[in-house]
Amino acid sequence: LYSYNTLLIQLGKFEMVGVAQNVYKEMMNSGIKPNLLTLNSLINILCKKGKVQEATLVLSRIFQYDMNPDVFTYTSLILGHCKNSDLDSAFRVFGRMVKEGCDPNSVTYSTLINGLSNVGRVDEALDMLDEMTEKGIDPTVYTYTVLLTNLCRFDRVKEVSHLFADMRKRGCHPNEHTYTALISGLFRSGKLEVATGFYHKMLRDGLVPNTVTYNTLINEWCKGGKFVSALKIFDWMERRGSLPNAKTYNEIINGFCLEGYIEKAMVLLNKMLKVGPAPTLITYNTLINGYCKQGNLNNARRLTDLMKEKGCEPDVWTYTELISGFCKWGKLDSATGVFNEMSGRGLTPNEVTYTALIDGHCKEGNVDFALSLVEKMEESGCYPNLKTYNAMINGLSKEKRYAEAEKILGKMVEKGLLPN
RNA sequence: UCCUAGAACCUAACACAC
Repeated sequence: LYSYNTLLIQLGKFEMVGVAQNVYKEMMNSGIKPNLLTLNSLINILCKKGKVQEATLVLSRIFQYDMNPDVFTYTSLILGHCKNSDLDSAFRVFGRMVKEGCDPNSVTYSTLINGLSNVGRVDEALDMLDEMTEKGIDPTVYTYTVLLTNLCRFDRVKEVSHLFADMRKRGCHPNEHTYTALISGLFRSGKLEVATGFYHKMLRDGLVPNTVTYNTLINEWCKGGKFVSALKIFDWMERRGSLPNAKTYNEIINGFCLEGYIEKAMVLLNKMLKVGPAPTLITYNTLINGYCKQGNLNNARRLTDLMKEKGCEPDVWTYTELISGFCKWGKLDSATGVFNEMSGRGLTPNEVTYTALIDGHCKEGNVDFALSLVEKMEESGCYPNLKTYNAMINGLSKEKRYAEAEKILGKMVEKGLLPN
């Protein structure tokens, strides 16, 4: 039992759901009776991936064994619902645990606060912070970090400094994670100086930036026209004790692509293949996108072969990049070919894929065909978003079909989409 | 008072200008 539990816990850290489920089955087959720890670990692994249905099945086993779920069980379930943006269910579980006499703790609250703010309900999240305080549950650095991240994400930067001061007053000291989250959130909302201000504050606090911190800076600088600074960090971060990981390399590769130096990006890919860190699906997708953007679709294709050879299966992003690439260079037939190929490989096109193709057809003057694609995507349960409609409106306007363009505009407003 | 629960970083589609 102890070995199985340890194994499950480790698998959870690496988010290896499938393996964990097999281990659990094996355990059941060999007649070992799981305890609450076993089932909690399994529930958590499933919930981290949003597989609440399956987690609920495991929950019923807890009852079968006549055990009682504890805070760990409930908090994991709440997490699962939050991952699915299903806050109603999350609160249902929350209510249930209270009714069963199981007291939520600061982790439970942080999970809910994170769930709320991830769907934009930041005010309610802030209310929960008050609620937990009233109940005598002390918020932790985690709690504050979650809130700070989301205040940045939703452009409420003004409230950041208040909350930041608050947390220190209450004895919660921002750590590397907190600062990195702040920097990242501020970058995302375009507050570059404020972000770098926090970076320096972090150093003044005596905290040591880690790989994620550097990745955050590198990513921003690669995209914001400060590629040289990004490269500098990449160069010395290892000497400062932070090993570059695959994400670091992916960001630099993207930087090289954006600057038009694909060959340099390819040198990095080869380095990754030879000495690591091992390239990921995103590494290949980044390079494929680079080639697509510069119109070198042969090389883009070649890379999809290479990635398969190396054990990375192309995903929806890969195919969407190719489709967009072919469209951009007027090769609509090839784009359609890729679209069919991807369906043939069991991948479902999403709204981005459709938009790429729709835009391609609009730009080639096949506006009517584009319109039929919009219908097709709706039929397949994939809903046009702002960008899809923008592409259509643009296509129709260029053909001077203004009445139809305005009809689309009306339709998107009807659907609650805010035109930009 | 042992083991399990919560936070940060990478890739694709739309206008304008070029």
